[in-house]
Amino acid sequence: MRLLLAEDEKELSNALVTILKHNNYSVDAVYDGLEALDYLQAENYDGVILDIMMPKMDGLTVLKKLREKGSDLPVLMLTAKSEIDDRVMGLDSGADDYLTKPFATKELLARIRSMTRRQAEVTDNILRYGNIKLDRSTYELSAEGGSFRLANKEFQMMEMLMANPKILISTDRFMEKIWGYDSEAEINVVWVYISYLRKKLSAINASAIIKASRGSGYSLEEKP
Amino acid sequence: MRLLLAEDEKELSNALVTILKHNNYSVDAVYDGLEALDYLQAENYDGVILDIMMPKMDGLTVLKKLREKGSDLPVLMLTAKSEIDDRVMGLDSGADDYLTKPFATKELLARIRSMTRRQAEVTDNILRYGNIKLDRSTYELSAEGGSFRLANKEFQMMEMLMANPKILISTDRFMEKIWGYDSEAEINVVWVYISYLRKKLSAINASAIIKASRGSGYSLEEKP
DNA sequence: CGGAAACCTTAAATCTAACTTAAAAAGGTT
DNA sequence: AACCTTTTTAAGTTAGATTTAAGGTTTCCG
Repeated sequence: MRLLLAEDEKELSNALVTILKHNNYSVDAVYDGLEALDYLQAENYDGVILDIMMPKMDGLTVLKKLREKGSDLPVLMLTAKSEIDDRVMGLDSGADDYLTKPFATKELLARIRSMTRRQAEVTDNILRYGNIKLDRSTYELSAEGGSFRLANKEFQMMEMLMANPKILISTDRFMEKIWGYDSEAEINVVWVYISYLRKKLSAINASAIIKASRGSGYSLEEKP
Repeated sequence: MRLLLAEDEKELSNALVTILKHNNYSVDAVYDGLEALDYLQAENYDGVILDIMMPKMDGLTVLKKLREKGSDLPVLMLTAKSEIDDRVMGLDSGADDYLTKPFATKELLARIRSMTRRQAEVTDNILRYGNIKLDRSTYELSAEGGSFRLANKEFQMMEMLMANPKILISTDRFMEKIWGYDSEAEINVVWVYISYLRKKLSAINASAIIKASRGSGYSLEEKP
């Protein structure tokens, strides 16, 4: 699940990123409204957390512009003041939910879950390609020959591959989406996980393989 | 059974929370209408007790907004004045029941039971999975090898697992559903209860196990 | 052909969520 | 007040996930 966090208070932002990553979200953090809009345009997220008070462009304007473009991305607004005006404006302007600072971590997580639940239900919960299935709710990868419960990182990589079959995904893109922009991890880990996944795919007799394209990345393909 | 209590008189609120918790409800208390709406957004409750007279937003408005969102959550209204007008307004606006202050504890409990009965009836009173049974009225967990009368928290955890067999339930979700948002308890308690339940399951020779999926949660599964 | 870059594989090291137990604390009962 | 049950805390342990490291293999290009 990919989230964008737009919050200008660096300290809070960092704390939130840590918490969210801990809970298996892939998070990109931005620090002003314009940046937020930028990121929202280019990338595809499953939800956004928008602070209302931000430099360059406030959260409400970002939200308005986002909705004007016809996006129905779930949006959770954060507001420092518990003023009615802010709240009502937030809801009227198309936010799905709001939360007033300060808030408990638990509550934030609950809100995010509830906000993205609808989406999770809509987007098919089981990815298929050839004879393999990947269950997004149980992390189960299965085919004729059996099944495996994938670990977290394994699952995220497999999900990216299966959501975009036959599409090339570069090592950098894996790193960026799963480990995050500022990760210290060696590029090597991607290779390691590709190796693990291949082993599992062949163990369950999958009709698909992960093909490497030297210099450009990996893609999920029909077995030749 | 999770309830939200919205009542601005602190003393009354505290008393009610105590009573309700005594009667095995998980209760979150809020002290004004906006907060109530806030908490209700997460859709996590089995019923709400709403005082009509509250700061920031009165109970009737909260109710109206709740119904506008399409929620059919059972609502019990509290009103200080025994005026018919208030009552009628309450029922018209979609409340399931009302109670005028002051009221007897017994009556409150009866009303809550009746309010949530429909919900309780729909759900079967005995949960089954494999060779194990969980009786919702006696808290009895049984299988070939014997039976245990579960304690409250144990029961609630087991109930969540058995109501959603094979589905992953995260530690946070347990906390949220059973302990409530603002609980101070360590995440550790969940592990402790999982451990207790496992011990009991194996003692009665259950055909099911509680499987942990590191980083994502627990699920009830067929014993391999 | 030779060598360098890219990729692969495995095993070992590390890290941390999950487990277990015991005991304290809280609450209720006799 | 002694006793019992339930809930929570605390602390030491285990095991699975992740990362590192190191030695292979393949592909490309001069």
